[in-house]
Amino acid sequence: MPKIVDHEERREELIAAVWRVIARDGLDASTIRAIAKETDSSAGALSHYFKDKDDILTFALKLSHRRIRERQNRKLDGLKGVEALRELVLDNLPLDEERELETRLEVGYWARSLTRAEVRKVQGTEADVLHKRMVALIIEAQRRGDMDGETAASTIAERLLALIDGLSLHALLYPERLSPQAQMTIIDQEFVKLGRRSTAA
Amino acid sequence: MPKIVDHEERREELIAAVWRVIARDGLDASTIRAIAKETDSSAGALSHYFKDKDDILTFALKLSHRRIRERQNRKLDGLKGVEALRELVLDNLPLDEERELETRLEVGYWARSLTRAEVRKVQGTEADVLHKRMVALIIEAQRRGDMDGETAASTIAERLLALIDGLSLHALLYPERLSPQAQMTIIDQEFVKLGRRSTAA
Amino acid sequence: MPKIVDHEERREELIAAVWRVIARDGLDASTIRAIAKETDSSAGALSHYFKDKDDILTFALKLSHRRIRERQNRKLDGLKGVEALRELVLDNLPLDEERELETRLEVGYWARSLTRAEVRKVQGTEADVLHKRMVALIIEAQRRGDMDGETAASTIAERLLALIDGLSLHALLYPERLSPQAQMTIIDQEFVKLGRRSTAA
Amino acid sequence: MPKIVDHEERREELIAAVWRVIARDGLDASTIRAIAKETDSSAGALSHYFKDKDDILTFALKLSHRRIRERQNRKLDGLKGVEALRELVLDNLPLDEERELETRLEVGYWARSLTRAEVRKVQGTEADVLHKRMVALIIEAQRRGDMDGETAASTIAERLLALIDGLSLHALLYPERLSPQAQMTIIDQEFVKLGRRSTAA
DNA sequence: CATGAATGAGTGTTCATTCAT
DNA sequence: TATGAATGAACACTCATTCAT
Repeated sequence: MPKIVDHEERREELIAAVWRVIARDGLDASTIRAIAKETDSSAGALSHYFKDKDDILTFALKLSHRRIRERQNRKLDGLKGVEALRELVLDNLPLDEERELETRLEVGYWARSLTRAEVRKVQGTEADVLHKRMVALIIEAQRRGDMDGETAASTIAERLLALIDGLSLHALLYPERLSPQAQMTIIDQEFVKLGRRSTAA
Repeated sequence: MPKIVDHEERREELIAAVWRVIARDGLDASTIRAIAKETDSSAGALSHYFKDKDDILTFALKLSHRRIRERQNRKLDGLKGVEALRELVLDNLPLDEERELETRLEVGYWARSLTRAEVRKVQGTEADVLHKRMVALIIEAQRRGDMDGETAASTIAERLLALIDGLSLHALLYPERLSPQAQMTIIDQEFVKLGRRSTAA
Repeated sequence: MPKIVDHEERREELIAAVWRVIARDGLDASTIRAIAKETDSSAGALSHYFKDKDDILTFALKLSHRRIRERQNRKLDGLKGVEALRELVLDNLPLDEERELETRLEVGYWARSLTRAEVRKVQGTEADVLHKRMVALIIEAQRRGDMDGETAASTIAERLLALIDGLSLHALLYPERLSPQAQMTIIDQEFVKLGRRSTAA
Repeated sequence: MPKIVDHEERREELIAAVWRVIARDGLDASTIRAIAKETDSSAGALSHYFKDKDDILTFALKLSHRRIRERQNRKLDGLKGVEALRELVLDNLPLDEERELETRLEVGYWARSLTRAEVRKVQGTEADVLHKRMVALIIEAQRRGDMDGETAASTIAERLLALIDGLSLHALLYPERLSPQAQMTIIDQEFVKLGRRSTAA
């Protein structure tokens, strides 16, 4: 049914404008009117494609997740173990403009997640996907002997995920302290440590 | 003579209620009315002690920072180097109810910081204090030989700060994944690595 | 297609209600809600047509000026010199219900003008137009010999303008003392004097 | 009873501050707090001397009237007829700082009078006193032959009163157009005309 | 008498949402 | 589909007033 496809297509087009508004002005300032203005259409037009404001904001988050996942699929294609893991971690950092926008979006939803179970669920689902993906890569790397096998893969993943969000946040808040280069240095050191075997001593 | 009220004291009393509202309902739902209700007084009463809502929210953040710093001063008293650093890192995690509230507060302001320079400045100032404190402890530990001296203290501090905020966030969002115990395990591993000398190989 | 509303037209319609409220209840009591009630619509509806309350009040004054000027243009069409001047002066007095409303409006803004430069500017501009118009008519009358040429036209205009506002005010405040007839008598005497030549002695 | 005298004395002292606030900031901005601040005392203190805000504002107007009347009594002492009348008219114009403040006060109450019968009554009473005083002086002047006897004294008074308020208003609104000198010139011309006999032709 | 803390109503304004066109 | 006019609730804030001290 082409009509539905168009409908879905238009939703995704509109969401791009939503991302820009949220990233630029913050979630609080992302009023229906501001979004409508950014889409160069009217406020009421949005209501044809989205049930209500909550629907807009939730879909904006989900679509961002989907796009990020697709990009990471492309980037990781052909890579294995430690190399794939490193690529995955780096892709989650705000190292270029595109990913900075994604990070601004994500940070905007964190506080919202704390008080809204639905949003938390959306983010939690995506976090789970990323977590599982990392665990798989870590186990693979450990099996190959490229990574320290002492620590549980799940725990390593948890630390990497924390590091990703912490660095992302600080990079946005204090860009003068955490340039892309500085972020990569920290990740590099992390991987050096992950590779070092304790039995080597 | 009128009812004597220590202005500064009353401000701090009122802010305790503000913390509760923000932590429970989020910054968005923290209306003047909601705050007034939590303080068991009227909306107008707040205006005796605070210029406007922004003044309330800014002071709430600053006071939280001050209280945390005071607590950390007490906890670190007598400790040195690695031990002090470990205590400092752990104190910044939401390991009990009190610190969970503090973390909820902090997370609530992150998004606000992205779009409001004044808030970002408040948080940046506090982040600087913590960063400098960590650097001093790391250098001390390195001099004592308790910690790997290869890596710049500043970079180590940056990673620890990122880890703290990342873990804090995830502990709030996904408590089933990051129990206090799990958080401590990750920190312990981190410190094991920080202590391990690369020259040992 | 949405309900088509000529924006400017609707603004003028709404302002008619604003005039009534101001004239009846005063500028102080002219709250957005009171105005909305008079327009038989909601408070928020006004915000589609006016930026804020100040925009409403300023436009109300300006539109009143425009309407008055248009009426005076019609009335003075074909008249010259003294006759035109007399017609102009009389039109500025609250001699019927319509002009009483206009005068109430004007008086309401006087006090506002004293403390707000923008309002004073609006009124000053209009006062200038009226002043210049009078001066032109007076000069014409003086050239024709219908009016005493001794006194500067500008000074005569200044006196007439003062007389207009003073009489208007008193007619509103003390209608029992200054009926339309009484106002006209005073104006008539004024014109007799203006016509009398000092050289006649 | 000395206590009452003190009470009354304090009321008058406080009102001087009220005048300043009204003249400087306008009636709208004359909040209890602003007035209290100007009196260097507290808001509640005013409530010991005045029933409510309306009482303050009404008394401020009445006291101003009384002071003006007292000053005019002093000025007119010993003067008669036309000379007294001229002095009276001039005293009612904002020719110096003191009288400019009085005029600002008066203008502030005009709009208030239009919608509040009590205020209108206060102003009406004072206007009556002034009107009667003028009529008496005019009749005296006419009897002495110093003033044109054709026109009813009451009508002449009415025109002078209108001229006074019109000039006063315009002098405040457009001081560049109506300097004290310009105001006096207009009054002088008015008196020249009042003295000129129609039978002289 | 004087204070200033507290109240609660009322203000302008913004907003998501609805709906006739 | 799309528009934008309209609604009404919610917001931060200001104010006159009251009252315990």
